[in-house]
Amino acid sequence: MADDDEDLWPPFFLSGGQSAQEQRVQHRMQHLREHGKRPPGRAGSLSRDEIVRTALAVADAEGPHAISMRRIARELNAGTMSLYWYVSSKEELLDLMLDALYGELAETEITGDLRADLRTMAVSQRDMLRRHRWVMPFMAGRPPVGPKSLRNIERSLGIFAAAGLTGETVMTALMSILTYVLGAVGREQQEERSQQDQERAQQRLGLSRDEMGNIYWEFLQQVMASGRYPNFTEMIKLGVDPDARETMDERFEFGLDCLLDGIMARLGPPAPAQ
Amino acid sequence: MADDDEDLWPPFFLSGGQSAQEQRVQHRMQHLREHGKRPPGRAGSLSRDEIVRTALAVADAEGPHAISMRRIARELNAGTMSLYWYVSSKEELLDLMLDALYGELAETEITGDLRADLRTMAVSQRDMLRRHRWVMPFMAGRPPVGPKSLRNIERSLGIFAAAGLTGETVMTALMSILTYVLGAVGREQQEERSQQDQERAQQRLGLSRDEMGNIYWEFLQQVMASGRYPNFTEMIKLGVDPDARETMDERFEFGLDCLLDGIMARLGPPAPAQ
DNA sequence: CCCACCGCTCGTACGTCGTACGGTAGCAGT
DNA sequence: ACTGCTACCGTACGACGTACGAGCGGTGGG
Repeated sequence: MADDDEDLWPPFFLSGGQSAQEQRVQHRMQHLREHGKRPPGRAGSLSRDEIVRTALAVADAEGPHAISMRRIARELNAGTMSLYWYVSSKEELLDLMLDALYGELAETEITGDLRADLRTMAVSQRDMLRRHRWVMPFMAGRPPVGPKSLRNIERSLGIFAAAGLTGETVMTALMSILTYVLGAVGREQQEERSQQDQERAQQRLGLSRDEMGNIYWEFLQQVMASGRYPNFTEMIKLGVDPDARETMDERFEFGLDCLLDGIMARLGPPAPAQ
Repeated sequence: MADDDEDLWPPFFLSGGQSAQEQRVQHRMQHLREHGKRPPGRAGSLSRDEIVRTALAVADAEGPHAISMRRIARELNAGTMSLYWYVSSKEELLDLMLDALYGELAETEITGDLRADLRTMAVSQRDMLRRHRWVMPFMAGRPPVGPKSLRNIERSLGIFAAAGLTGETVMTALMSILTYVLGAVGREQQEERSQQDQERAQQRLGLSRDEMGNIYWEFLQQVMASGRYPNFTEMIKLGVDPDARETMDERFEFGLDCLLDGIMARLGPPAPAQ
């Protein structure tokens, strides 16, 4: 979690700009170097890093709803407004959280087998995002800027480079894969919510799991009986659940392999130069 | 916008359950059929449909922030709480809005050329989602249930059926494409936000567009100078912008074509039976 | 014709959120 | 001891979603 990257955040991209702290610290440090002295003032008991870490913990444990400044501050036994010394806004905190996620990506070895390496990259990114059931609503509409995600892009480009590939097409191909992964996680989390809805309704109506199944089955009967959805009907008859939980992995890999097929065909043969 | 589908909503999936109205109306209608009479009470000046429509209009015009019950009610010259007669919660309204979007998908003709048809399906879905810059944060974590999206799935399955294909693999392939489209729109909207951030920062700091460019360029210089990102550096030198707005369409189509390559290879040859 | 009822509208109020503002506590230097 | 800065936080404001229940204006039955 500690930033061994020297914090190469892009300028002005952080939603709220630099935090008050950031500005002072930078200015102060320079002053200290010159005079060889220690800074005055109280020693900070909080830290940006700790805030981000607990924010992630809370989010992981309680979902997106729980990500509120008050909740996080409570977890830290701190006043709500104390957080604002380290982050300039909730938006900035979210940016930091998102970037921190990229820090936990396993840095698997690059074997040089382009297709295999890309595949494991995609899989591990998906796994990472799946571990955090809250990310999607925030991910959408939040550009992946920050040192950790930059590092991640660098690594991904390295996979291509190890196979002797560079150039614009490489970037395009990489983006395609990331796009697919993003979409896949999005769909999975949709599915998760769908299940949660179902369970909540079950409790609200005080029904057993069987009764619930019956009601759902009746709905499907209606859909089929309406005659408006012949193709869908056939799928149901074949026992294909459009949202089957168990087949999620298979489906992800199916699409990924299709995508990789196309990418390899377009990148492999014509050699590095594009 | 009017539901010519006979409103086949899945049971209990609507977040808040049926609205108060829905329950009464159903009960009332039955009573009326029996006695051949008209319902008493004031005629409603609002309607679910109208609410959803204005909600969409507001969202399109002012972005996700503006989607609030108060704002929508104001637009309708109605009291905030009046909306709750037609929708049981904001969540339900969002579900309705999302489903309504699928209603505006152009129903292009199915030519029987599988690959071409899938391609236009994907493109038109992307276009639809792109027209609504606010959708992604809500789309994520919101399963696509409802008559309009069901209709859409039906149509998509029809594309495969027209080429003589059915079975589980078809569903898997279809989902892969939808997944990719979802991800692509997600990434595009990330990009959009990134630009907005930049502009806001520009105004906040009172800089000209050129100064902004310089600052960004300095940042890139730092990244390159750090030596930690050789592959990324090379990309920059090649003039490849990882977030280039103009190449968005190309990139979308590149990935889509790759995906379709793989899908066609897996579906086409071995004939319908799977 | 009036009344009771019901479909519908909405004002008020509560608890939540992000965060602006200003105050205060503790430590470093003089 | 005093000054000044860093770090912390209590209070308050304006948004939000929405529970509650009062009120309004049609309609059918008497």
